[in-house]
Amino acid sequence: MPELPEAEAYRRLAEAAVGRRVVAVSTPDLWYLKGGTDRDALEAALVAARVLDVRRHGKRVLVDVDSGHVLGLQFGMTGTLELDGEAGVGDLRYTPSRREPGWVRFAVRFEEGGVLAVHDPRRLGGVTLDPDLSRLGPDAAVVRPAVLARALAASHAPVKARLLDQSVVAGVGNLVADEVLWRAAVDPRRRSADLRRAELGRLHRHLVATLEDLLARGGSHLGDLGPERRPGGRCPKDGTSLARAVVGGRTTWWCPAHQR
DNA sequence: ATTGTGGCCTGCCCGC
DNA sequence: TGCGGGCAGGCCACAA
Repeated sequence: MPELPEAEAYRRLAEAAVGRRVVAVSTPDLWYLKGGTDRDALEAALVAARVLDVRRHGKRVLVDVDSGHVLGLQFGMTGTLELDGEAGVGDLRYTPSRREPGWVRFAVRFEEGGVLAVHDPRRLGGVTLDPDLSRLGPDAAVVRPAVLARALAASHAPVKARLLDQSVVAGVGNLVADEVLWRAAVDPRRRSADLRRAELGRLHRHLVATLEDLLARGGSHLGDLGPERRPGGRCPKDGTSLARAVVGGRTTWWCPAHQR
């Protein structure tokens, strides 16, 4: 599902729209507009405006336009960004691989040709004009070690729940969290505040490296642990049967032998 | 305030 | 063969 690596792939794809001018906005699913955004406001902000830049923060993609507004895109678990009919990533886990016109929830058409569209079967994503990003933590791909350490030290929640909290660090979803904790050899159930300095250091290092790695591989589900997140799955490091539990409200897989 | 839970959404997979 | 229940998780509202 779209986590930071997918959002970054979408951002890179959408960069090809920089400089184009919007001529039409399509909002076939008004439910998909979030945060008080309505069709009229979107049209007023986007039609005749030119794309200046495409940014990303955490799992969000932000399109700056020269009317002074920002188009905020979220993808939930099944959303794909497409430009000119090309999808930003290949497969998404838990998402039907086929494409149906009815699953396009939002689109803008450009004067120069081409379309930027959000395709989302399960409608868990959304579109927001001028989104409020004030409650998002630092982007996970560039968070400083000391900032991450401070955020984790301040909580008694399980470390995995902390990593999933977008106000702590933005961009980590369920699959990335499991992969990072597995690589860093940290038990996801550990109380965040109990982590030692060395463990915090490992977490930061593996967080940044894992995000880079998964972006290069082309998906959050393409981690080393990924294929083993299933009944009967074994730790790729030591062959131990993986443990499964709900941690931080999410299905969690980890190696009970080397994650401590 | 912090932490945890449930619901939303809907396609798909498994078992009967 | 069809059907229904459970499952997936990002995000938010709400409860404790």
